[in-house]
Parts: sequence; structure tokens; C-alpha cells
Amino acid sequence: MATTRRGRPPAGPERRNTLVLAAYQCLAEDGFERLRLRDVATRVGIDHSSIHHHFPTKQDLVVAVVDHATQQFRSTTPPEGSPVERLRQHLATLGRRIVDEPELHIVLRELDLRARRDPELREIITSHEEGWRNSLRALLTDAAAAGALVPGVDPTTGAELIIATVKGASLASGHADDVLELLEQLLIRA
Amino acid sequence: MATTRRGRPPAGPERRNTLVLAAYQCLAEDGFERLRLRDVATRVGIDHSSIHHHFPTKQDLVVAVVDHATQQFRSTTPPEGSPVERLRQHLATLGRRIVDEPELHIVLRELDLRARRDPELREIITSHEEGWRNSLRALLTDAAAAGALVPGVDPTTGAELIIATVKGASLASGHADDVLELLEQLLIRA
Amino acid sequence: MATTRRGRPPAGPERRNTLVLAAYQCLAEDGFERLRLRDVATRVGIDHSSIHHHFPTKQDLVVAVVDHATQQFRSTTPPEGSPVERLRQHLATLGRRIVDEPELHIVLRELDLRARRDPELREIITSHEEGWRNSLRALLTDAAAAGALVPGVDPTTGAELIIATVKGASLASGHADDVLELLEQLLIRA
Amino acid sequence: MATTRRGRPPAGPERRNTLVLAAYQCLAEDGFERLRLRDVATRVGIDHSSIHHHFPTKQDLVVAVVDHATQQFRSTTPPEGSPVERLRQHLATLGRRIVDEPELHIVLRELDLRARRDPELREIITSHEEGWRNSLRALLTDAAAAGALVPGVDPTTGAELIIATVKGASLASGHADDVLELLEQLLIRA
DNA sequence: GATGAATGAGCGTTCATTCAT
DNA sequence: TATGAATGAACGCTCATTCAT
Repeated sequence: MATTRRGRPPAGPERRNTLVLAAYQCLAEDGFERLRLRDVATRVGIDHSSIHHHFPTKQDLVVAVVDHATQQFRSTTPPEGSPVERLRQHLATLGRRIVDEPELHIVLRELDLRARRDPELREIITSHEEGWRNSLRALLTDAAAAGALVPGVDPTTGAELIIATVKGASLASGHADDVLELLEQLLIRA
Repeated sequence: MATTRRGRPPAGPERRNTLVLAAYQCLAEDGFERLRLRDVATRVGIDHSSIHHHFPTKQDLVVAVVDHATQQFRSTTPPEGSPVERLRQHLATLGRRIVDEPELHIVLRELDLRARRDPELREIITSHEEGWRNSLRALLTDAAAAGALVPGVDPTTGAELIIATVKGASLASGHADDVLELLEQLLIRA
Repeated sequence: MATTRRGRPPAGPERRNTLVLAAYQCLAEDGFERLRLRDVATRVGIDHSSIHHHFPTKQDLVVAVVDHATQQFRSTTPPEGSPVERLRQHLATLGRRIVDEPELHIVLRELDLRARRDPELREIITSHEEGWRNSLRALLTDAAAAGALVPGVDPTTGAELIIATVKGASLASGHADDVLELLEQLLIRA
Repeated sequence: MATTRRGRPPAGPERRNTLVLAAYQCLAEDGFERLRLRDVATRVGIDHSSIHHHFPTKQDLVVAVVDHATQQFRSTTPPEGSPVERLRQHLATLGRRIVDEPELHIVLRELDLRARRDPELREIITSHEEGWRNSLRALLTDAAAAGALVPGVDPTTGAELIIATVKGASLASGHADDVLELLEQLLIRA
């Protein structure tokens, strides 16, 4: 019942995931501009032409990376608790992650730009972002109803502000935690 | 009264600027990933090899584009008036521009990502951003001294917050004006 | 009984050697100045980009050609017999070959000149020539000890003289055999 | 009567010679393979397109370089004295020059190879070499008639041997003087 | 004469993709 | 599945040459 071979990464259906992860890391390190199937293959330890057995085209691999990245992000979305507390934790978590592991958010920013010219990616990215936006809007609406928000904050625009700040903070990742903490203070009633 | 134009594209020393502008537009449309000297040349109406007469390498052209873009941005930095008014106008101007002519800020975001791997670009981008940051910090410090800011806003972090939000807003450019207006309301005492 | 040949050029691991041979012939015909990967590829019947599958860079192919040429030459170095007889046969063989198949020696002369500016080639060429030089020196020393040489011939300088004459004779290949025969007569006691 | 301008090389008809000299030096340093009109122009201090005012094509400049090089060589051909003495001095002069200023002979070897594929150069080179050959043949004939030569040396083949050795010695220029001295000793009766 | 701008053919190299094994 | 060989379009860049100024 040998489930994993020695040394070499496991072949079989997991190979797909390994490739996605490798491509994801390549993207984080070198950007779309220098994303090469050969590099991805080298990272995994297989021949570059073998990639096409798992992903017919480069674009298919890219799409899989987008799925991976958005799922990674989804795991950071609001947990349980009061609306204010959930908002607080959401921003705190994002701030910490951007500082500690900037790769995910860098990749997401690469994808934001790429999605402008790539309809297939745009659809995935947009739909994912829409989920995030709705979640934030609901959170803000609830928090406002509970009187926990600074008055005059439209939940829709507030959600947009949070999204923009998180995105921008991930481009200059050094102070993302401080920036998002300040944003939180400005939004939530003392 | 064009005395010399006859079919050929208008040569002369402006050719360099024309090329920079064309490259800038290519970058805005297709991103770094698909920036091709041949496309830039076609846009200007010359042979692609002629580019090398003005810019020895592609990188040299890219650097010139970075200079152009940062200068374009600089022209939006705070004008005259009271600190609060200048901050207000700065954010308003940026919001309007991001909505009306998103290209500049898209290009700047491309450059942010590219600068992560390109030391030459990083230096230019960093130095330019440092100027912006200092300007914002001074503005916030003055506004705070005048008691016009919401209390508890550290000027340094505040500047960082503004930068992050502007950058993020330029990636989802649709509501940049609303987002930046909200940020302004949150920062400035009613 | 060709079971697999059908139109396509005969691939397989010999492709590398085929390419080296083709490059060698191109070099003999057109010189370094006009050595083009596209010409080499055409000669072999493959696309020029395929060369890079076997030789990452043009220089790698050139190095392989140098190895080929020096090995070709090595097969003409002194065989068995008395020192005088071996020297005689060596010069006779070289003279005949230069007249009959001048390409090899033309290529070697191209390499001599190229090696002046190419350290990688210089090392190979120099080491190969050193072997030849030592072999000649030993031959002359033995022949002198046997009293078969004209008196007053220093083996080291004698080896140098032979090398120079062979090289020069290959540039005006018409009379190489006569020239080398005369040299032999001058060196060896009647 | 200012015959020469300050600093800059003199324009006018001497510009042609300056260019030939510069091209000659480029050729000595980098070989035909890397002979670039731009480099020649830079050396002279003018724009590369200006070369075409003096030499319509690159080939024309090359031809002029060939003329220059062969003339340089001609100035080393036998002077006055007895045949044997003239032969001696000829070889001694050549040996010394090859050691002291190898460039001329390196260029001549470049030309030997290039002439194989370039009919225009071949004609010049061949005609020049024919002069040298005849001169050597006459020298050897006279020396033989005077009983100063080792017996059994056919003047024609002897001339060929000298030419070959000089050429070959210029490719491994280090010991050219010793080599040619040995050749002289072998040819001339003690 | 000399220059700057432009040309266009051609170069070595890259890379996603295809396909027989 | 995986590989090695091959493809072909495209790329940044080079360089002799042309030509208006």
C-alpha cells in the first residue's frame, strides 16, 4: 500500500495539484511576464512537455492557478462573532497575512491586472471578488444597524474602500497591518 | 502651413517622446507581459529596428516610460491652500482621474509589480513614491496641528493608508472617486 | 528493411553528430564569418530552432566542431615504426591529406585565428596542439639519438618548424605534399 | 599654413588613409568575423555613416585594407647583397617582425582565408603572393647557382616551403624567429 | 564632407505546442 | 504518463546601407 513514492513527488492525480502549486510560486516570484512552463516543470521535476498531459494549454494551467489563489483567499474571509468583531478580525487577519506571506496577495494583484485583458480570468476574478464584496457589505450593514460604525458610511462604498485598501496595501506590503488597523479605527465607533 | 510634411512620419527630436508615449499606451493596453517593440514601432509608424536608434535597449525605453508616468503623476500632487483643503483636493483629483483616465494608474500598478524584480525600475519607483509619501505626511501633520484631522491618526500611517487606498482604487477603477471621498470623510473632522 | 523511415529526416541520437558534421562543413566552406545556424539546420534538414535542442548556444556547437576537428587531426599522428620512418610517414600523410581533403586543415586554421579571441576555443586548441608538439619533439629526439637527423636540429625548434610548415602549407594547399617532402629531406640525413 | 588641425584627425583626403588604418587595426584585433564599420568609425572619431562618403561599401574598405597590408609586407622583401645574404636577411627580418609586431601577419592570414571565398580579394592576394614567390624563386636559383644551397632543393618548391613556413609561423608567432632561423640553416650550406 | 534618422534583412534565441515512442 | 525531438512564430537586437539635411 505504498501511497507515496520515495523522493520524487507523487505521480497520479496529485501531479495536477503539484503543478498548480509550482506555477503559483513561479508567478509569485517572477510575475506573469516571466511565467514559463519550462520553469514550472523544472520545479516539479518533470519534462516541460509533460505538463500538457495535465493542462492542454498554458492558459488552462493559469486558470487553475487562479482557482487555487482565490480559494486560498476565501479561507481568510470573516469567521464567527458579532459583525464588528468579525470585521476587526478580517482586517487583522489580512494585515498579518500580507505582511507574513505576501506571495498570495502579490499573485492576486498580478491576476487583477491580467484579468483586464483576459476575459476568462476576468470572469473568475470578478465572481470571486463579488463574493468578497457581498460579504463585506453584509458585515458593514449589520455593524451599522448595531450602531457600531462611524455614521455616514454607506456599506457599499465602505466595502469598496476596504477592498481598495487591502489591494493597495498588498503592493507595498511592509505596513499592511498598520494600515488596515488604522482603517478599522476610522470605520468603527470608538 | 506644414512646409515639410510629405507622407513620412514627422521625425525630429520629438520622435523620442512619441516613442515613449506609444510605449506607455501599449503598456496600458496590454501590460508588460505583451509589451513588444514591434507594436510600439507600428503605433508610431516606423520600423521596429529604428527604436534602437533612440533607445539602445528595450529596458531603456521602459525606463523612459517610468519617468514619463511618474512625472504625469507628480502633476496631480497637492496645490495651494490650507492643509485640509489641499488634502481634499488631492484625493478628489486622484479619484476623478482614476475614473476618467485609468491608464496612468494602471501603468503605475504594472510598474509597482515589475519593480519587485527590476532593481533599476525599483529605484525610480521607490524614489518617486517617497516624494509622494513625504508630501502626504507633511500634509497630515499640518492638518493634525490645525485640529482638522480625526484624532489618533499617525501622519506616517495615514500617508501609508492613503497611498494604499489610491493604489487599490486604481485596480478596480469604477468607484475610485467614491472610495477616496469616503476615505477623506473618515480622516477629516466633520 | 527500413521500418520507420517515412519522409522525416532520420532522427535519433546521431542527430548531434550530424549537426556537428554539418557545421564543420559550413565552416570549411564559408568560414566563421558566415557560419549561420540556419545554414547548418538547412543542411541537416531540420528547423534552425531545433539545433538548440542539442546545443543550447551557437558557441556550444562551435566547441563541438572544434572537438571533432581536433579528433580528426589526431588520427593522422605518427603510427608505429622507427622514429625516422614515423616522422616520414607523418609528414607524407599530412601532405597527402592537405592536398586531397583540404577542408580539415582549413577549418583548423580558422580555429587558430578564432582561438586568439575566444578563450574557450583557445584552451581546446592549445591543449590539442601541445599534444602534437610533444609527439613531434619526442620523435625528433629519438631520431637525433639514432643519428638520423641532420646535425644541429634542436628537437623543440624542429617541432615548431614542422608545425609552422604544416599550418602554412594548409593555407596554400596546392603543393603541401611537395613542401612537406622537401622539409623531410632537409631534416633527415641522406 | 596650418596643415593639421588640433586634436582631431585631419579631414580631407587623409581621412581615407586614417579609415584604412583603423579598419586594419580592427581586423588585427577582432578578425573579419567581428569587423564592424561602426567600430572603425568610432576609432576614427566620425559617424559610421560618414564612412560611405569615402568607401561606398564595406567591401571597398576591405579591399583598401588588403592593399595596405600587402604594401606593408612588400617593404620587408629582400634588399641588396649576395643571394644568400639577402635570403638570410629576408628570413631574419620576417622572423623578427612576426615576433615584434604580429598584427600585420595575423591580418594577412585572415586575408588568406577570406580570399578563398572572395574573388576580388583573391585576385589581389594571389597577385601579391606571386610577386613574393617569384622573388624567392629567383633568390634560391641564384643561391643554388652560387653553390650556397643544400643540394637537391628545387627553387620552386623551396620558395613554396619558405612561404608556407612564414605563414604558419605567423599563426603561432612566439617562436617565429627561431623557426625561420632553423629553416635558413637547413637550406643554406654550412 | 558629415550627421542623424530610418530601413530591412537577418541573426541567435525563446517558448508553447505537437507528436511518435 | 512521460519523454525527447521537432516545430514555427515571435522576439530583441545588429548592421550595412540610404538619404534628407
